[in-house]
Amino acid sequence: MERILIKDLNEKVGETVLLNGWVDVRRDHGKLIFIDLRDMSGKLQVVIIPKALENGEAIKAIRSEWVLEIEGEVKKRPESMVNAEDPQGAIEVEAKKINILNEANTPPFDISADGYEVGDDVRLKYRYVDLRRARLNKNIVNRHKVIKFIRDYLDERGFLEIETPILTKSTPEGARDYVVPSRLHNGKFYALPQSPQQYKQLLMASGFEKYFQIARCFRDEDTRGDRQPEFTQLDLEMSFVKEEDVIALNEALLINLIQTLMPEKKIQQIPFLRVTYKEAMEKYGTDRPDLRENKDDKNLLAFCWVIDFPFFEKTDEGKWTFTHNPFSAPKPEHMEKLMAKDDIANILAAQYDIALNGFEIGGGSIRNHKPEALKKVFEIMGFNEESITNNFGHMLEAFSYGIPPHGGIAWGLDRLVSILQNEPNIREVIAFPKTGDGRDFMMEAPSEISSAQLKELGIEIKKNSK
RNA sequence: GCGGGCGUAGCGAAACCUGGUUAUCGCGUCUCCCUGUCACGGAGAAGAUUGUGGGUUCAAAUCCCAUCGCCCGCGCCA
Repeated sequence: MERILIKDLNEKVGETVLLNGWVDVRRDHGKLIFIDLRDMSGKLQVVIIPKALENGEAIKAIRSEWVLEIEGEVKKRPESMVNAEDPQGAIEVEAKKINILNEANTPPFDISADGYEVGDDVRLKYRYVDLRRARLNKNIVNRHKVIKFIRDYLDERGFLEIETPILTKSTPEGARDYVVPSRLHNGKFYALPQSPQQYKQLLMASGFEKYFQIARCFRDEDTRGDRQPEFTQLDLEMSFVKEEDVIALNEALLINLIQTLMPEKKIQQIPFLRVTYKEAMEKYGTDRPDLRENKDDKNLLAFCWVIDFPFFEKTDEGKWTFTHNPFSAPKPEHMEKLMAKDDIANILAAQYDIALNGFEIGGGSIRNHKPEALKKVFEIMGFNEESITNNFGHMLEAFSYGIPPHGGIAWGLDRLVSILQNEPNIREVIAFPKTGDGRDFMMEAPSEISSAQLKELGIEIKKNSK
């Protein structure tokens, strides 16, 4: 007999079926035992009369989270026993044969609740159990749906998903890199990408024109409720486009995604409001304003584009640095200022961020595709000829072989999904997140490696050097 | 690096300010009873070095010092 999922049982009344799943709850009435069986599709009440089954004694021992195979008859419940709150509450399965596939220890915490009440350290140590709770299961399922929708939507519009390397090169500026020592080249290190920024621009040079990737990114900085050491971006880049084209595509994608997958959500304003950085700071005091008219409404989504960011700002040391991305283009009307390195503080970038309910969920720009103009950016930041060549020579060279004008965006996918799921922390929408200090309690990472591994890598550990 | 909060059974909490008999409660666990429950119910039981170390005191979960751990925020995050 072939296994059937619980969600498909409503049409099987009267038939004998084979179920697989976990014991969600057990209600033992002595000669009669009820088990709520849980599988990936739902829950169902199974009625067991131990005396009537071959292995009746063993069945009495069944507890929460045991894994079972049950053969039984699907029955319509008598009127008085229908549970109106349960989607499968009008039916039940009467067990004819039960095969205990695996026993289980008592779970370390109650998985029938939301989980907010349990300490994060315990939850993360037993993440595989934690993920069984309905809330997290729903988050992970909906995350999948969001990603699938994005993939299908972009595919239909001619985008290609292209993978870019995880082992890449450390870059100056920006966040701290996670580094990986090289065995074949002792003393040298790869860096994990902070974003696929450079690769996606090089793909534009390669003529792919429309690229996207569900891309894992790594930044070795302290975490927050909306920040993890590794996180996922929707990374996207297009050739021969202007600011308006990228904004329009992304806005349409977001609206379609929400209207299709989450019809209960209300988007406060379509088209999304656009404000300049200057307006945003003056009016709201932040570049990611929360514009919701009713902040208690869990289903209200207020998107907002923030545009016209200053290109440069002064660091504490008084040097110029970029506010968002060195590869951004200035607004077309400010290109002259950049080339002349004139009035630097007032050069605006063709940069656009998108905020949702007070969180930055994405940012992008039209890129600077003229090598001589890109060079000016690095000059303003105080890079000398040599360090420009060392750090960005490959980009400048690539740009000299015919790169089209291009621009793109990157969404913080974990953040977007956590807001859509009304979750206070992006951990809740990531299957295996890290702790507040970047550790994995379950795998016990990071961990020391063997002296043999270190020797091969040519690395010596200095003890107590914090 | 800085600031704030927290640490008491498997899980969640109370008692701490104002030291005092056997550290309380809920969930879970174990044993027994129960053929219509759905967070089943009933009877009983076990389970705690009060994060760790030290100090004050006749007496410390409680006061003091140190230390470790977790969470949130700031810095940081092209």
